[in-house]
Amino acid sequence: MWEFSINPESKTPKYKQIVDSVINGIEKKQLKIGDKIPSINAISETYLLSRDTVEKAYNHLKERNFISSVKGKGFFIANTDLVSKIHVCLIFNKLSDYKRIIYDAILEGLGDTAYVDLYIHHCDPEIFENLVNKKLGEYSYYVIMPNFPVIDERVNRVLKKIPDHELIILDREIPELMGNFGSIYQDFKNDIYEALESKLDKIKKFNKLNLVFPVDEIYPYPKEIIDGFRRFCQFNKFDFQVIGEIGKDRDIEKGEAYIIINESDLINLIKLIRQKGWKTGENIGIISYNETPLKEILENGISVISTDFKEMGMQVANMIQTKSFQQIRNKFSFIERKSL
Amino acid sequence: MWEFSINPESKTPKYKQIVDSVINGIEKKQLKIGDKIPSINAISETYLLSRDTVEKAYNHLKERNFISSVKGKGFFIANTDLVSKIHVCLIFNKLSDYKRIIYDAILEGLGDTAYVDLYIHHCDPEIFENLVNKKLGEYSYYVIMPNFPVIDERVNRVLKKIPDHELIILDREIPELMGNFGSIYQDFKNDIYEALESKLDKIKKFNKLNLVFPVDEIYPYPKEIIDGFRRFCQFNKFDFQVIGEIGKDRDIEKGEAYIIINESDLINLIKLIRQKGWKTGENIGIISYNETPLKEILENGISVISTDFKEMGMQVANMIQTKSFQQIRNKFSFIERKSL
DNA sequence: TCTAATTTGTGCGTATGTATG
DNA sequence: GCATACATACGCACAAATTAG
Repeated sequence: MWEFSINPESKTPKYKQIVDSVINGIEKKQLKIGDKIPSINAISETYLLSRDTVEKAYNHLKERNFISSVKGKGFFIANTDLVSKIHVCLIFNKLSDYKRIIYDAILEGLGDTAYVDLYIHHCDPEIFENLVNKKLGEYSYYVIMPNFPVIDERVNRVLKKIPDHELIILDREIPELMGNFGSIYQDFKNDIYEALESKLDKIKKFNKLNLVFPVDEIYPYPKEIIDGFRRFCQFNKFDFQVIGEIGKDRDIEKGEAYIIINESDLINLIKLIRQKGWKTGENIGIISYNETPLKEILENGISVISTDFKEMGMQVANMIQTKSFQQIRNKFSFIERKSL
Repeated sequence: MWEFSINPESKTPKYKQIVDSVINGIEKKQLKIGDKIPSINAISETYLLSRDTVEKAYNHLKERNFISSVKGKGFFIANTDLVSKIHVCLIFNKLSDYKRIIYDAILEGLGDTAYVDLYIHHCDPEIFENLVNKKLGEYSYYVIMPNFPVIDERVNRVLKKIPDHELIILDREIPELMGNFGSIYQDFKNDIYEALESKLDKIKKFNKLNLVFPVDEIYPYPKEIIDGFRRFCQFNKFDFQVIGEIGKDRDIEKGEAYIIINESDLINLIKLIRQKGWKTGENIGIISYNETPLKEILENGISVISTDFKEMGMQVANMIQTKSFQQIRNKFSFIERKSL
């Protein structure tokens, strides 16, 4: 039924040949869960290999959960699912509602054909390097959202360790990192510019635009958003301002519009509007950044400029399934509602 | 400065003694990042150990990211953070907004003293068992939210593999699993009963209570919620009903109140209310399950019965830091707003 | 119940290949 | 070219656990 195939002439180490042989047997369903595989002694005798070599191979298989061992009994196939599925290593900078949407979309897109493990680097290059070093080779694909405050030499070096045909970079472009890897990126600067431009007539009803851009040293938002916002305002001759947050005692004035990145700033602004007895969409315009379900019904509808995170996740799944590693710009759109 | 200490008489394997020796050196800050450690040959000669034994030890250290190797140069300390910090293995059933709050709270509570890795078992006992088997021994603490459709013998057996003083079970009680492990649980049945009881006067304004309890075979919600709801209604002689979802063409009637688990059902109900031109809180009562920030301002405030997920995460951090593994019932409360 | 055979887990000595400086 | 040092490989030995008889 199932046999090792060891080629003594091959350049690949023998212990790896054994490992591959077993995995191959599982892939071809010649080995099933619970099956006993030959003892170390048996293999080493019949295939004229050293005991240590076979043991090394079996240890590797055990570490990767393909086989289990019982002292005095033998080695047994522990898991057949693991090999028949694609393994995806997904690395985010942090968890957020939007990350979850991406994660769920990837899972849904890949269905039962894949395992997706999620890791978080917390924008710490140290953690990131350790992570990639440790996981390199264990997965078939690495989907990574870098989003470090600074993409430095170190991060690039780590990313370059991953073969192009296994790497998909999410969210941000990394121009310094050359290669033929996959990429599903947001063009933050042009995204916001184009989205605002598309509803220029609506926005013109307001005489000043405020961008509420949170200052976060550790998990920074892309500064390109500010660039795009500035360019739009200057090109269309809008009075504008970039502010860090909307506090509870902020002075707001009629006829101004706010583009709000953060949910907490959005909540504070709506509270302020209600305090004054004003009406969202008439006295104050609101454009919220990134869609969530509740924004559809909040204040009769909050207008949103948003990346399609579900689309992003589905693109990842699609890229993996078709193995067509391209550079794709992710959808970004203006969802018009009553608030502007 | 730093030396191996190998005891040939000791029962612990020699390769483990070497591993411990290096980790010990890092812990005592005798070994710093980038330091070169003696070559395999050097160790094997001076300490009269086999080359293979030393190599085995160094391989273990490499796998665990403590050292790195450069062919032809030697082995070097790669990381000093890893040993000085607590390692926490956090296993959720799935990702959700609430899980993220717990995760963030644990991280915040532990601060820089710990690494927290997040894994997801998708309510699949197979995945769960593989995960625990693989990670067992790698972490100092295991924080697990079982939430399987059925807690069967298999899951219990896996959980029992984890020493009590390393295990914290979240969210649900597992009566079958005896032991002195930590636990921060919700008492779903009594939680909802007591929360509703506390606002009985408000609820009495409505003549029928509907519990919208989603049917999800894979990621089931705890049925105890229904029990508690039923008990409250029967005890207080309310007309009541349990429904699976609020579709877009559902008939709603004035004077009824809804307890809603899901966000999408909440959105649909609010849309229906607006279609009819009714007023939330007057014609239809709404109690939403689990707090999110936007519920404070949605429809002038949605009343919420909610677990305090942040509290749950902070309890985990606290439990780990104080090493006082108790069984704690997590806070649950009624947040009264305009919608009921 | 005792024993012998089997098998994993650990340990030792040696040898060859290959990358680095 | 040469020494150093990791990576792989071979053969042997013994302890501990399991199984069959």
